[in-house]
Amino acid sequence: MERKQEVSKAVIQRLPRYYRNICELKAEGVQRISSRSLAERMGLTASQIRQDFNCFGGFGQQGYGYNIDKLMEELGSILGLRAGRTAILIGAGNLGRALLKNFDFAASGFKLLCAFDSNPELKGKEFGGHSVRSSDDLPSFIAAHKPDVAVLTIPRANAPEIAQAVVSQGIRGLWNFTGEDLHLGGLGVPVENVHLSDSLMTLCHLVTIEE
Amino acid sequence: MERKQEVSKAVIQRLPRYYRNICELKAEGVQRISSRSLAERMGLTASQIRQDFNCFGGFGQQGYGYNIDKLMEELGSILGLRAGRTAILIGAGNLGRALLKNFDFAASGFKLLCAFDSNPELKGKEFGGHSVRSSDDLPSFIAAHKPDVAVLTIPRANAPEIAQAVVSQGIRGLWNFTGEDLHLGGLGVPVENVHLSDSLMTLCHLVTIEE
DNA sequence: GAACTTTTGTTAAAATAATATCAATGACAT
DNA sequence: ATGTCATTGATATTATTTTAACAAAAGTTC
Repeated sequence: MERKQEVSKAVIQRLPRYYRNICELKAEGVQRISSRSLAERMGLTASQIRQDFNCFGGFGQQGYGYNIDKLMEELGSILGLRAGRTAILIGAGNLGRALLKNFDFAASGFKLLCAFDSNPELKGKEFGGHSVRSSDDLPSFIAAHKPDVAVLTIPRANAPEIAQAVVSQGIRGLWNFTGEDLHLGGLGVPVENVHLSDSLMTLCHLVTIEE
Repeated sequence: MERKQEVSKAVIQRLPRYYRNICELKAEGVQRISSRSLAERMGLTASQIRQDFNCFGGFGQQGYGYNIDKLMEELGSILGLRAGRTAILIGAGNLGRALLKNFDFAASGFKLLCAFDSNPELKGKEFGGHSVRSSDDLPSFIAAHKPDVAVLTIPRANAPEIAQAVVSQGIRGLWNFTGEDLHLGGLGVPVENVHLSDSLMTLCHLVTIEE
């Protein structure tokens, strides 16, 4: 739990978007880009981009700009995408299965090992190439394979208890879809609480004030 | 497109979370709450909560706090949840169907009218009580029913074109799951770009720096 | 290779956001 | 009624974030 420099949360939340855009540029065959062009493309200011990148040490070149390959490598490394992290999914209901079938975990730096569910009927089934195991096996699996993070797609009521349990067993991060805001930052366990409804309510508000 | 007061984006993005917590408190039978208790519950400062609420005119009472019912009513009204907005979903693939089957649109202020897909095999099918229509009927449906927003769960490559099309036909907001960042704010059409992967990448980073 | 252009990294300034403070107000108990 | 306590709304302060400015470094052209 060492922290070299305290980078602001605002910057960190922009990193994935930078990474996405750089990946796209690479796919388009672009080899270098200036902060100005990238700013234009992304709807930001060039100044902000340069300052953001410099939080992690300058990887641009004066008079030239940023090399796409290098930038992608650096951003990927900062995000930890190359670290070979592993994940498990807990709760193979509708939402869990939708993620298993559709979501590209690898693109976000994770190998999804398998899923767990308490419903015995799901045991042994596969979704998107990921098998479902019994929740009973969860503690021993975590002990044996030491997955980094758990994806929580269980019912909301169970969220605090199960979160607590898996963290005590060694899980080091939570991607939480339960609707319950979990806060285990005090334990040094980051949580990303996903609330799709927040985004839609925000849209509702924005549509309303545009009228 | 009238804007009475310019409320900062930071405040607006906190509103859904406030609303969620107030709903929970109501469900718990709580009738009033002080900014201090709410701050404690949500992990914010009391000062911030009071200032946020006061952006929309004070609806608290000195020495008493905030009445839960009134607060819920006010926040709901600010978010526009009572306006009876309508939505359509475009693209009934895996992700689209997962939303149709699982997502509670009403809780975010929308009535989902129906879904559209270009695949003729899906025509007439129902998911989560919502029927799928042919994409051919999209323009006439929009003209007839004037839905407020479109949920885009189409393939990424089609996103810009279809977004442009439905907006020109009268759609006033987009909930965009395509992975393509859309920016139609210049036209006064708000867009919420949903990128689940961003959230997971952020988690990857946070887990990495905790090491 | 010298002049000129581009573009970064850095520092400074401006704008925005969060927090602390406190008088004023109303609830509550006696 | 009256005094005490709690709590807001508003203002002031502090912190953070964003933007602007510019010298220094590297590319480019002739």
